[in-house]
Amino acid sequence: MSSLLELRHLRTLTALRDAGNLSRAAELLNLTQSALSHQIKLLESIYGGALYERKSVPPRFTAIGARLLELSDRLLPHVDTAELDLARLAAGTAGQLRIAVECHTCFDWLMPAMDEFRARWPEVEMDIVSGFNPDPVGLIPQDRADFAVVSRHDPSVPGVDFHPLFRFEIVAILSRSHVLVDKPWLEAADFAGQTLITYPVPDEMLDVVRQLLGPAGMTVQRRSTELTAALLQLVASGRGIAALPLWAVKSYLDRGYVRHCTIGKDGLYGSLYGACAGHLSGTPYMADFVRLVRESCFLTLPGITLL
Amino acid sequence: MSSLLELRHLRTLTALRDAGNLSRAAELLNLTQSALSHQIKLLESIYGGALYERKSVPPRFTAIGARLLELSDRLLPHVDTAELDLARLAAGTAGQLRIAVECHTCFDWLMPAMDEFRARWPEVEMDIVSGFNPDPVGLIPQDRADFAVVSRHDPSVPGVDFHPLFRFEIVAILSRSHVLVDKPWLEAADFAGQTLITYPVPDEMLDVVRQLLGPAGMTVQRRSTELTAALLQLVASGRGIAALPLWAVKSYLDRGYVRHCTIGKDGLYGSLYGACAGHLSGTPYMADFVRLVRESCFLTLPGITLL
DNA sequence: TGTTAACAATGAACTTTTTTCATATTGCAT
DNA sequence: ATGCAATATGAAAAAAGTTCATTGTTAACA
Repeated sequence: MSSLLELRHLRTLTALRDAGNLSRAAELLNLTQSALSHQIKLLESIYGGALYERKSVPPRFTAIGARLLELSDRLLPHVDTAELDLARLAAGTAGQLRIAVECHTCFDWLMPAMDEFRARWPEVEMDIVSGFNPDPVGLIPQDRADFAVVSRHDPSVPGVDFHPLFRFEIVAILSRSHVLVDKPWLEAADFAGQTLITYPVPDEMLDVVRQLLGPAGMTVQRRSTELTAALLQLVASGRGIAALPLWAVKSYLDRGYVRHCTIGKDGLYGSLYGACAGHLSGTPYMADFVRLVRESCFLTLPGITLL
Repeated sequence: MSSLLELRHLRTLTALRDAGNLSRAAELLNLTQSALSHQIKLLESIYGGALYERKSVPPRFTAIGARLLELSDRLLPHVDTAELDLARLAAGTAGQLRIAVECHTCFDWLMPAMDEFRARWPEVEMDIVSGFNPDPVGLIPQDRADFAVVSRHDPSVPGVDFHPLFRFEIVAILSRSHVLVDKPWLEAADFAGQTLITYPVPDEMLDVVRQLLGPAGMTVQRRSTELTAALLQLVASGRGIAALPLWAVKSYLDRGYVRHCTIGKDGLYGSLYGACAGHLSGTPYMADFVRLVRESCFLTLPGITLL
């Protein structure tokens, strides 16, 4: 009899707008595309008209859809702050969050999430564990870090919980005139004789080595530097090939500074996980942090898939 | 994973506050007390504490409950206006609503609902069908009224839909010194020799006659007047007995101006229904009107039960 | 001090809604 | 045309939500 409208529907609408299409919205909400499609169909039957034009990207909303979206924008921020207040009521507002990363590039997307987090949890002390850490997960049991971004999910470490973050493609980066640049994809053999330009991390942390060169029994010469920009400068000037996350180099590719090539017939993919101290894993602020990271990455980084 | 909070929960909380206890809140929402109890239990498990103190009336909310209620107060008005906008988008905003009543007392509670309605649907022309109408339902097929408040549900009239409104107790009103005033309840025989003071409506519209005196084969002398105040003045000065809805005389009873007595061992109950033209029955504005009437009556009139 | 009445809680059965799964359809671009 | 990405759809499964029947609890009252 009375209204069937629920917050769920409003969250779907805003996710649709933010993500750009239903499938991506579903990913953002941890639901299936089908679920959202059914939801929208239901709303459309209630309000007697389409909510948005399916084809257009970004989605164009109809008057009905726009009115619902306007409502969402009014409501959801209040819901969010209320839930934040309630979480703080339940568990207190203080804590610490020392963050360690395996690879510097992560700061690109970590920073915005950290800024957002700082605003939401002003009384949680946030720090970056400085220095070079080949094994950031190891810092957690030593109580030198609370959260680490790592590329492998290793459930064997006791007292550490892993939260899946996202999956992304790793591509080979070549100079514009590189001989390999027009191959449809690169295989292990193509790396023979090339210099691999990387971040300064151990061999076994590199997905190209782990997944492609290692299994093929190959070793290549390596050269490393910390900054992505420096790394690409080396590639552009023909000193070698890099293998980097697509999201880290998208802007350089778009500008035509360097070119890229798929690694392996089906592409090479890496994943990232957030490792956190078991005793913090359930706290509201840690849960909120992980959520913020996933969300901001999904909306910011091109071509990634949430895990 | 993400939030489980839905508008449903917020509506429950505000209904609880408005209605004063869970059972009444359930009535307001057309749900069972059990449903709301389960809902609240769920919220309490999510937020880790009680939402309100069960015993106290009116309910005293805890910090958690109060925060949720604060959220409700922010959100629900927006939801309401959004749904109003959407309803108008779908069906247009104009229409007419000519209201007929069987009994004048109804204006007491009709007025506030009408005021509210006027604010919500400014382009619906609202009128009161004046004059004296022994059969208000009859005006609907004649297209002289769109909505009528009546005491009987008569599904045989074609083209007219009945919306149940509420049920209430009808009590006998006696002067403070009346001989019958200390009886635990009145039976048909007690009315012998008494004058029945009523609104000027035909015998068969009076619930006392229909349900008690008629079946007992009794007829009594009657005297009638339009205004409740005048009617009670007659009772107070010993000219006879009245049989009136408890809600209509509650304030006089509380002031001790007259006294009352249950009619029949289990009390005498009347009901009211909203009759409306079939072609308007499904329109958003008519649905909204019926809802407003039920809601405002429930919150305003003492001792009634929604149907 | 029982008795009753009103309100709330509870567990199980049941209903409805929501979600997924598997697959079809659609529109667009190559 | 063919393939691809996005969306739609129907049926099955899962998850909520609601009711029913009953039990606790409290307070008022004879």
